[in-house]
Amino acid sequence: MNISQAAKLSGLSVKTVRYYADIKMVEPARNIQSGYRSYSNDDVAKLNFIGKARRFNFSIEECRELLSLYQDKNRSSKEVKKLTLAKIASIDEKLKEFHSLREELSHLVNCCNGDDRPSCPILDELSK
Amino acid sequence: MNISQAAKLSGLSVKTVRYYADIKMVEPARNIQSGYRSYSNDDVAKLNFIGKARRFNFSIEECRELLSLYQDKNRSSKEVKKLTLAKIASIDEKLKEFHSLREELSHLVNCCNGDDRPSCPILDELSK
DNA sequence: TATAAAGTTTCCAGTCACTGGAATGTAAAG
DNA sequence: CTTTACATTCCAGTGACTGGAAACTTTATA
Repeated sequence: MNISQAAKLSGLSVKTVRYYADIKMVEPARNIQSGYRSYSNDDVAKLNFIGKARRFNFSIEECRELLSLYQDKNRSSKEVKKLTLAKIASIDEKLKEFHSLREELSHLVNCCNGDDRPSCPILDELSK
Repeated sequence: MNISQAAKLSGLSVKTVRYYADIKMVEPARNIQSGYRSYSNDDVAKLNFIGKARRFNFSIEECRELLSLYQDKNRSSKEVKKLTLAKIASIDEKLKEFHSLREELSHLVNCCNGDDRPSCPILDELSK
């Protein structure tokens, strides 16, 4: 199938699918006459896999790792679990960060009148 | 003072401070003889302000807005509060995203033996 | 005072994961 | 046969820096 069909089936944009070909993550066959990329069902499965992994916040490099594990029938689930646990840990960090950020900001908002006068504890805090 | 002193006082890197000058966010005076950037205490206060706002996850453009409010003695606190509330809302979105991501991943990890056998529910899920 | 070291300048390139757009070529539909 | 849709490559831009090179100034040391 052509690239737009592959894009549709995998839920990615044509640009993204082409990008994944450029960076040699999913390299489809080529139609010799037209030069068009020709995607197999297997290619689409890989695109799907990558799309999901990206949505799970895995980086492109991590996707590459997962993909090679995915394609290796003799891999151990230990490796995959390790990667995933590391990902969870990094998500936890981000959660912590954003949580304390939220706390601080909402504290400031609560102190701020939000009226037409210039006095503003938010700016005061920012300038300390 | 020179750039490295300003960087130290504001807790930013020299590269970052120079970058903020390049994008016309904090434009210091110049030593005519040497061409070196010459930072005033006021400049450092602005750098500090920006550093904090960035740590609060405000984008450069938002920092620019906040900075101009900060420098406008007649601004109303309403505007600042509005910006901050919007920032909180966007943080809430991110929190929600990461939270559900975390849930899904930890569910997968719990289903995975993590042993030396190839069977792996994480990859199974990713390939669905 | 000569030289070395530290600090600064500009400029260009790279990061990450795409996205947009132009110019051009091919395929399918009317 | 022409229009339209889809495809190709290549170049540039995003955000917010960061790294590095080459050249210059200032400061410290021998």
